[in-house]
Amino acid sequence: MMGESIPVKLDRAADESELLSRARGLAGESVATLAIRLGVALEGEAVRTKGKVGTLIERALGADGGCAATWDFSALRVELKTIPVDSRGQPRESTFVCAASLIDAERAEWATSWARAKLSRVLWVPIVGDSKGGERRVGDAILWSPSAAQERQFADDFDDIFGRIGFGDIEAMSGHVGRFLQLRPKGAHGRVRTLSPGAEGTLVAAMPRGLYLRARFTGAILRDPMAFPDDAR
Amino acid sequence: MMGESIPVKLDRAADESELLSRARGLAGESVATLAIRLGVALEGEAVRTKGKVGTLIERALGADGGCAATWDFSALRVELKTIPVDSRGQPRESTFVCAASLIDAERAEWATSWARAKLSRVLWVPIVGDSKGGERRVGDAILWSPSAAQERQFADDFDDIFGRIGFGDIEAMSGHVGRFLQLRPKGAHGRVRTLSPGAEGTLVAAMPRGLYLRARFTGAILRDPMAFPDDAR
DNA sequence: ACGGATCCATCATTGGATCCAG
DNA sequence: CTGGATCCAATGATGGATCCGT
Repeated sequence: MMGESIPVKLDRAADESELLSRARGLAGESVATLAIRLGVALEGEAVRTKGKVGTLIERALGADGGCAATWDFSALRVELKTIPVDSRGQPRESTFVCAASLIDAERAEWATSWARAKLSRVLWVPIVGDSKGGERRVGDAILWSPSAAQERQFADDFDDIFGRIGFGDIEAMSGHVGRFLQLRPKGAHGRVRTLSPGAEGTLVAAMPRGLYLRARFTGAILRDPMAFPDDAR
Repeated sequence: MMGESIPVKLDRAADESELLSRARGLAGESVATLAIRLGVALEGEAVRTKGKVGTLIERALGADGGCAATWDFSALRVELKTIPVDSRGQPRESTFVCAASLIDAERAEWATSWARAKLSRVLWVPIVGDSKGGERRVGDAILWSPSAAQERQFADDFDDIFGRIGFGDIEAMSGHVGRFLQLRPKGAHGRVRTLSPGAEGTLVAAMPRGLYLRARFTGAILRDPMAFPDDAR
């Protein structure tokens, strides 16, 4: 066996333009074909395969984050988001950003937040397909950073959301708060609980939440990265 | 199907004497037989079945702790420990008590420690068998609480151990410290790390540790619950 | 169509301890 | 013989998102 050379696969994009090229190279590919090529199982009911396509595209692009890293492409500080869109390019779902630490709500600041770090540079990979099991294909990826105006709105939404939580209003919170960002439940099922500020300095057990980008916002930036939709909610 | 009554199995000992009776009722039983009766798999190499007998006896006695409870029998505040002994009743191993939080070492106190809570009432169930795959049988269980003298020694050992950790000496710690209690590694493998105080207020990554009772101590109390072995180390 | 609820895989942690080299 | 190292199962978090009732 000595003397055989084992080919080393350097499967990591060196910079943003190489990453974007690779992502663009996937455009038009069928998701099913990609799954077979990478040896990933995608069959099964839709309800049992949430998240699988996201993982598939991560592998196809050589994401290295997986393990507690802040970004999917850690050296480039780029976050990968697959987004399901219809044939006209409209997102069919909102986009999960990150988990929200309810207990730290009072001290939370947009400037130092995990959400800001993740959203500072995002590779959006649309997955084109209409509802109900039709064929899905990879669309045209774009690399995006928030404009100054978008970022100011994120900061406002963030303060609005975490201000209310810190005030002890978690049970009164709803997904209606926030123009671009919103807070929604995030957990395996309804019995999961985490601690959150309650009335007058107490703590209450609440369903874990996550921050999400509204679908109208992501729809707008996919058409125009600088967009500032007036009615994202 | 209506009208059939489903027998409700109240499988929880109401008090200590009932628990002890049940444990005594297991005396002489073969571990292998018990495993078959309870539908628990015990076959396989010894190195792959660490801990299985402990779980088996928990089930046999109806322990309810399992899930983040401090004690195995939570309502009775009793901890169950199986202990492997040879034919003369000598323990073949030390006994794990609980994980040690290195990072909180400076603030740790015996009086309020998790270790003290667990050791305040222990149902010791000896598992009799010589080394190397011979038949193992359940021995005579005893219900034990530390004597005042034993508890003072625990407090001394505890202060000695956590004092050194808090001082930033984790890498200099060894299993030699402590007369009845000792600190030893506790983790899946050597790459696991947790944070610990380092020199001059810094933090260092260290192998997680656990508190253990020395085998000579447990051997002594199995013969005489009030024993105070001079040379437990 | 939107907000509340849920689903899977993977990794980390905890609780049950015993293995084994020196 | 014993202190350092390790093993398994079950549970909890985290990261990937989409489902689906109102």
